[in-house]
Amino acid sequence: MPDLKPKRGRPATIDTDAAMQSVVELFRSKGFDAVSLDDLSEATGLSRPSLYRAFGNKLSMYIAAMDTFGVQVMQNAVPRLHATNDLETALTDFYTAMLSIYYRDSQVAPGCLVFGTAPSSADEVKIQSRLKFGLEQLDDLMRLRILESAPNGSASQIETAVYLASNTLVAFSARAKSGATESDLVAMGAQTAKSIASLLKRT
Amino acid sequence: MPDLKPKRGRPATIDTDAAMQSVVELFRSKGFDAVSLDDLSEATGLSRPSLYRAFGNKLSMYIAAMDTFGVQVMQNAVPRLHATNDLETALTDFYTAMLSIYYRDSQVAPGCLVFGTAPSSADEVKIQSRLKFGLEQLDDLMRLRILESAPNGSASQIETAVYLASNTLVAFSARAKSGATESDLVAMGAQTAKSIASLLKRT
DNA sequence: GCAATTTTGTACCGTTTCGTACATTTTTAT
DNA sequence: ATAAAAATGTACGAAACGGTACAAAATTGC
Repeated sequence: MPDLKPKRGRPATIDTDAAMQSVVELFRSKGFDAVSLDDLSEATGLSRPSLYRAFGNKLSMYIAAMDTFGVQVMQNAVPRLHATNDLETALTDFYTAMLSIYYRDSQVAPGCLVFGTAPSSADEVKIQSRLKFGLEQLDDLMRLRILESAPNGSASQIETAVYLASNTLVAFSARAKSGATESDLVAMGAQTAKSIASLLKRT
Repeated sequence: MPDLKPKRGRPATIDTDAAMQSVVELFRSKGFDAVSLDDLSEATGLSRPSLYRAFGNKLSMYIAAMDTFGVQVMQNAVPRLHATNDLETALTDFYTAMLSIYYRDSQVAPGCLVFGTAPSSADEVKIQSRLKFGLEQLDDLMRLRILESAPNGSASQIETAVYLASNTLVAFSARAKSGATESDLVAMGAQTAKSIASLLKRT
């Protein structure tokens, strides 16, 4: 909703959405602590005071970046979970989509902002709670999708499958940063998906 | 091998092993970038120049800490993998031992130095290569143990089980930092172990 | 045109950072 | 004793850090 009321004063020339995208990219490739305000200023093209006016201090910029990253995951990868009835295919496609976010067409993966960089800065309570939220959300998404394909599974069976599916994605963020190739992890995701699906078939 | 040749000069009064342990604790709870040399100095009780003489600069301290942490894992947790013939029990005990390292009797988990903090500092090539080494080593250990219990499994079946087992541990480092309780993750490890074992039984 | 209003970057502040030069202390060798 | 050798901490420097005051710029209302 831009320019509802054409106010007085100097018009804004800053593209906050584009700036936030640069913030996300910087934070997820270097983590919270290794990024300086000067780095952010250079990456966004905004002066430091402009960054403050747009996003607040460094911590709130990182928090906002986590939210933005989460929205992108919700838009680009999560729909793959429900694009097909076949659980194996759905999980495989979801992993593949997540990995294309983690790698972003780059040889050197910027990785996952939430699972890759938040753990080492989780001393900060706000960061920890977002990390916790991200994990809970992932578990919920997996549980929802798995229940869809295995409504008659036992509770413990379902829960085990949920953990296997979630933990695989979380581990991908570390593996991507370690230098593994995208295709290696895509293959790993496909094998895992197959294994989880077969685990649920035999009740 | 201490004091092979009683040299000249002032004798050393510094306990480098105890100091390195403090370095490990600091780095794994705050990550590489958020720890300052003053923090390390205060935690170890050594002056900054003493730290330099003993361990080199901040990066080499972190690298050395990764190695020390790896040795501790090898000594305290890995033996559990081969303490029993039953794969499910072995994996469960291994996860439990790893989690007792990750939590170190503390309510707020210091976590895993390698899988928890290295990913966000993996821009540094030395850190990335150690992270890669840690993951390869974990996969190798899992492969070795699983082959022990399922020598006749198909290659792809074995490999899938290896990935499930490794990725679960890697994800634990993020979950521990998110505030999950140790007992929650111990239960999760036991369920995963059971699932992996049953997956291999049905060839 | 002129005042009010909003956006923006320059310039600055105090603190913290990593790293080191150097003097001091404590030992051995003669 | 005295010199050589090794270990250690004080004190310093240059740079980078997060954050902000404030003046300049660009618009609208009158």
